[in-house]
Amino acid sequence: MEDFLAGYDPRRYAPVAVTVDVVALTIRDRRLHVLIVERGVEPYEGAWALPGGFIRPDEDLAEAAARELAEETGLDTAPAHIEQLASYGGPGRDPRMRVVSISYLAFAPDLPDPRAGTDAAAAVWHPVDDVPRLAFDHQRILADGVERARSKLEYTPLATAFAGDTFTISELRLIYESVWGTPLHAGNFHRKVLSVPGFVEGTGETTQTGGPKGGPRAKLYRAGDARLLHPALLRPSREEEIR
Amino acid sequence: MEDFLAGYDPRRYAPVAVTVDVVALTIRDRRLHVLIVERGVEPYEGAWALPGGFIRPDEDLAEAAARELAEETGLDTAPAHIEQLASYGGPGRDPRMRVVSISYLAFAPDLPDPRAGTDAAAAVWHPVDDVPRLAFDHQRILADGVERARSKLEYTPLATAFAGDTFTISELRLIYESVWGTPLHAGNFHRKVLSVPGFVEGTGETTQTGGPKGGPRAKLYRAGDARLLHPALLRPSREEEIR
DNA sequence: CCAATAGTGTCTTTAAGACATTATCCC
DNA sequence: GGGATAATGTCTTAAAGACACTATTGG
Repeated sequence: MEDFLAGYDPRRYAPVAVTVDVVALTIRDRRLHVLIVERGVEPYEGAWALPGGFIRPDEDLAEAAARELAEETGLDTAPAHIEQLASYGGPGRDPRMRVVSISYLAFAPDLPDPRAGTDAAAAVWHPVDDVPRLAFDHQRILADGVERARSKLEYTPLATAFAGDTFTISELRLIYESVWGTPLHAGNFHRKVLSVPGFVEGTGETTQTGGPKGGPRAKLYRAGDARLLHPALLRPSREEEIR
Repeated sequence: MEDFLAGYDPRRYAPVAVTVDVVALTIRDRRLHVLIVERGVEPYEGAWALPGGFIRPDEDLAEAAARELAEETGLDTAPAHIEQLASYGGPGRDPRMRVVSISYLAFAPDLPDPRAGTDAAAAVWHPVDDVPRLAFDHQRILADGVERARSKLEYTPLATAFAGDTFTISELRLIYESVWGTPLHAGNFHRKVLSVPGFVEGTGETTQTGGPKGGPRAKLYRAGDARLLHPALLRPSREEEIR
């Protein structure tokens, strides 16, 4: 083994670089938004892209994703949830060299506007359904991330990661409506959420006032201890997506 | 841009290698099996591992996975389904250098015994619930692959990827039972499969004989055109997995 | 009072699961 | 005939969806 390691030359292989890219999602003004940055360095300088960059020698992939997100966007609050999305590594996806990107998906409650940081000329939250052209294959990565988010709302309680510590059922419904892009029936949604064990638990409190246009005060809830929703909240199914 | 590329030195970054590893699953003798190889080269020479290896400069990640699977196991038939599973890249997961592995999940119908190929001293199908210790973090990758497979049987028609071109409903049920490790009610399963639009379509044929221990001839089906099962076939839910 | 929203009640339809029954085939 | 399996039928219960209704608030 020692002999083997001594005789081993990493340069024998074609050079490859590994990056992480982050699809960070939040909800603003009832629309799903993604965090994008204007690139401050080549390649694609001046173009919009997902935050990301090269991994460092002693950090895990998930750590690298969290670091790049914080560095490029100045957000000091960690997102409520972060998970690996997928990897993209076709030859030619980066003009510099062979680059394999591991993408991560992050969910955050509504946060302040980001500031541009390292390697970024600007950083903004932008509605996902109206995103400018993105560098590299980031358009595809974003699409995969959005679809993953839509799907995960069905069978996990991750919608609560978009909400604050406490929330009303209506706020939770607005999250589902924003991510799925579909209006939901308020009454049925209300009953269904409360019927799933461990999804939410009541705090005993209510909002201090009714809604801006009237209505009673709503009960406040926080995330429960369920890791999976059973039964699940399925999206209204679209025939096109099945075949 | 030209200036930038000319001044760019890939070696500035710490060297990283990228490998692909494949979790290839099939069903033999009513049990879920995974394809493993005995490593013929260091590191971990002599240990069992998932088939895999370094990506080549001009191939896509999925191509690399298919190539490694074919090379190391001598299986000339492509698996019925292959998809990306996840990526693993913590520092120290390979003694040689920083190695990031992109894992793929493959489903195959019952195939002949594999032959050891490049870099492999042996290659065998082995039951997943009784696998020997695997090199690197391959135990974890295998566990993730098996869980993905179990989950995908619920909402996609991928169980048919484990079957031949045509199959009976009972054969399909045995696939579900083998992957999930749970007995299913034959009558209810039968009715449910036929009630899901596009899951299977009849061929008009039946088996040539009844079962080995008697019984009528069964109708033959082939995979339908559905990409998602609606409604889904859910596993009998286990309370432990929810919280 | 009026509009808007929170929360609950009722009914219909669909699907899951337990179980029984009939028909067909091998021995 | 006897045992096994394919396929279908029946019944109960759970859940989804449509819709109505009451109660509470702000304006």
